[in-house]
Amino acid sequence: MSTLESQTTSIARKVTTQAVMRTVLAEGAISRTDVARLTGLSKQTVSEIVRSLEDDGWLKPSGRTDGRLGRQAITYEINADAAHGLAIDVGGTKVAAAIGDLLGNIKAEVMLPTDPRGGTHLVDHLGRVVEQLAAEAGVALADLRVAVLGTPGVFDPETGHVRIAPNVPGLENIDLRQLMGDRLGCPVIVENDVNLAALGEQWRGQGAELNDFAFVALGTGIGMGIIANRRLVRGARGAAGEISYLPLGADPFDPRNFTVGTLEAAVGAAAITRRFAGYGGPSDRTVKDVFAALAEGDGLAAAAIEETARLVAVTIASVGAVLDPEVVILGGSIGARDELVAAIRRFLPRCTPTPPPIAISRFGNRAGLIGGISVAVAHMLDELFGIPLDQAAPSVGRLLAVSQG
Amino acid sequence: MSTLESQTTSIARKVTTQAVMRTVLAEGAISRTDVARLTGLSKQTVSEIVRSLEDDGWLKPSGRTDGRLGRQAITYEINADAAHGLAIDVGGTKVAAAIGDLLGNIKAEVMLPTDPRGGTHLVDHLGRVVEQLAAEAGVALADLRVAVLGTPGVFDPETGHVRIAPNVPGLENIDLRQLMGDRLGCPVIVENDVNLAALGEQWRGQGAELNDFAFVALGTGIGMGIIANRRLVRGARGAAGEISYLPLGADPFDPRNFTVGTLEAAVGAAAITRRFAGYGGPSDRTVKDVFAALAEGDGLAAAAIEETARLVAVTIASVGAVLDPEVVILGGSIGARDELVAAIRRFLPRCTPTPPPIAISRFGNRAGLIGGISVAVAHMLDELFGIPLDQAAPSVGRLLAVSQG
DNA sequence: CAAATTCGTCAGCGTCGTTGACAAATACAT
DNA sequence: ATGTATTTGTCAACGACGCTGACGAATTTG
Repeated sequence: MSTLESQTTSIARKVTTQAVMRTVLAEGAISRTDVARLTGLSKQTVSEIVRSLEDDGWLKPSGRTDGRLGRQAITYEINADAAHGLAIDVGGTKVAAAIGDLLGNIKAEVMLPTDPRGGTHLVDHLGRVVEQLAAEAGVALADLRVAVLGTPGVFDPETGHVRIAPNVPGLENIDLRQLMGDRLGCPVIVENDVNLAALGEQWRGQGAELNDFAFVALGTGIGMGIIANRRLVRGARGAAGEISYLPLGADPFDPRNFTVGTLEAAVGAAAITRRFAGYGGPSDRTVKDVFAALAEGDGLAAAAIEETARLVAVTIASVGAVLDPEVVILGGSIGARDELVAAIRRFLPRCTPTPPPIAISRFGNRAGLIGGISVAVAHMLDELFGIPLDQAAPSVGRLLAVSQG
Repeated sequence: MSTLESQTTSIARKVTTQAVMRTVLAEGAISRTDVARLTGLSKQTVSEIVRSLEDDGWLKPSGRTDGRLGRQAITYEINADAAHGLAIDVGGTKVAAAIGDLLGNIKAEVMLPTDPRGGTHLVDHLGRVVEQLAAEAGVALADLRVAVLGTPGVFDPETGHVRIAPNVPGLENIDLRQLMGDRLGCPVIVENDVNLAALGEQWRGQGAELNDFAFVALGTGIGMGIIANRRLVRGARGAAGEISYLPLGADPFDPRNFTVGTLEAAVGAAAITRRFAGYGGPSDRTVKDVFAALAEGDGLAAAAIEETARLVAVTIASVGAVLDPEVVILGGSIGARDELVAAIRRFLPRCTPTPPPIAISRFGNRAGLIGGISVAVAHMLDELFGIPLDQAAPSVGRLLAVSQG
């Protein structure tokens, strides 16, 4: 049985079954009577539906109620092992992969160096990694229902190609979705890595419960994932949040800034080391070195980092003016550093009357992977039960509550 | 009968009735057989539902099919007169108001000077205007189901007050929604005027069929309405699109720019006349005068306007980098001027590698009013039939098509 | 142990939507 | 003009769904 419905299920049964699933999903272990109360359905109907869902393996008994008066009830919960999904985060230096169940519990996870040859070699490598991961998680490869792939750059759904991914060689010339789909034998969703990180923070991180926030990743480059009205904003061509092209930090009318991105040239990792050297520091230092020097009280390092913080503050002010986010979450190898964040927090109120609160990514370099798992879960729930993840249970409650009056 | 359901309507009947309404809404005049085909329901069921909807006044026969083989069918369509809504656009100098029916057809419309005393005087004035408008439209005031009020500034749903509305006196200190609601006796929705303009363009203007675009209003000040994923983006505090605070055009760290908005001081109407005077032109000219001088080949006027165009181009580049809109629609008394738009179109490709297309508002100074009508229609459809306007008919088609398999 | 309470199932019933048949209406071919 | 194919619209019968009320089972409270 691949999806919820058998052949002769009526639409009414489907709607009520979805309502039951949503309720169990939202409440966790719950008795049938409580499901009936919450959905407005009768005990009888709920019992029938739960029985059928249990027969099909989507629900399972999980225990009994206690502490309440009267007879104990059997509680039911989602059978998380009924489906599994895969997430892969492909970075310039490392790939991370994880397999999660229907509730997003991670069953196995690895992080490895990226195959430097890129392109189809990368696909092969990922294929082997996933096979091993599946074995470790105790899931047959054929049982994976969806794979979510996070990559730098802009994914074009029309061609299946990734555009503008300078850090991963050979990614732009292959139909990544097609190749990975063939290799894994399941649908593949490709998404920008920073967008996935934003979704990860939305799912179980700093953005949980928020309708509107932005995730700014600061590392080799700078990028942003936008959540507005609880949904990811991709823009018309999937390039929303590509703030490396913001006209800040350099003359926007200088055509040299077209290739790198006006802002990226000013706040990226290279900019910090360049600036450090420009102020008179050694020219062979990495960003990590500069931060180490800052910790030891080096004034040049402080100046180099302050300058970046100042520009990031103006960037956040710009984003704040456009989007009015509830919070801006900082992530990435540089963006999540306390010293930088502290400096940004100092600058921000000085360049905008309404500075958005700043938070540090909860998941660090795993945010993209977590976000990938969340997308996989959302895809599975939608496929299996027709439940959009962003349509939380409360709305269902209302829908059905109306039907009683 | 205030809403769709009678007391004993089951949830199944409600769902199918909604599906029928959505189909008629999307298709216009349509026969019952075609509704059955599109929804996947049986002819019999559709006939029953249409009969009941006709009895309740929501649908009406509209003609007969022809040109097809076989017996002619009676077509049905929405009875647009079954409900009416009101839109009011309150500006600093003028107020516009319109009454529209369930399909958004405008039955009566006026534009008048804003009561300069503001505050409760404004409410009184609007009340009288609406009474006259209702009489003109042939709608009893008590039959208005919703009023949509567009105002400058940021509306706070918690308090019912409008914040930061410098152009309309006394608007910030009254509970506008409450007062208008009491006066009109129907629910009142208050929304930023530029957001409404964006919704207007989305409904039947330059943004129709687009998932992601931005509406930039340039006049006394500068503001933006954002549509992303087909939905209006308001932000956490309703201040999304308040781009007057973008750190462009002046030193963002200069605290003087906090009150006016860094950008607004550089591109607003006052900036054009100030710049014109600064370049050596007469200091008592209005924006209209400056544009007139430009038309006569005045170099000073050209320079003043070019400078604004340059800054607006950078602004649009910023917005483009953040949101990746499919198009940026320009509106407002200044923003919609051809000469300015032409200059902006020249500058834009020089400051960003991915310049979004520029369009000129289709509705001009009526955009906010049209948007208000669209919100009123959406509200009525949702209230009466549970149909969110942004959830178009296609998705319903899919839902029901599945139920057949 | 008795009373109160809650859980879970059974039987009966009404509503909803579908199916198949059939009369009515219309276009097209001859 | 006439007959045939096609489409519309309604009727009756039927099955699926969900609700109600009743009742036994299980558990807490006094």
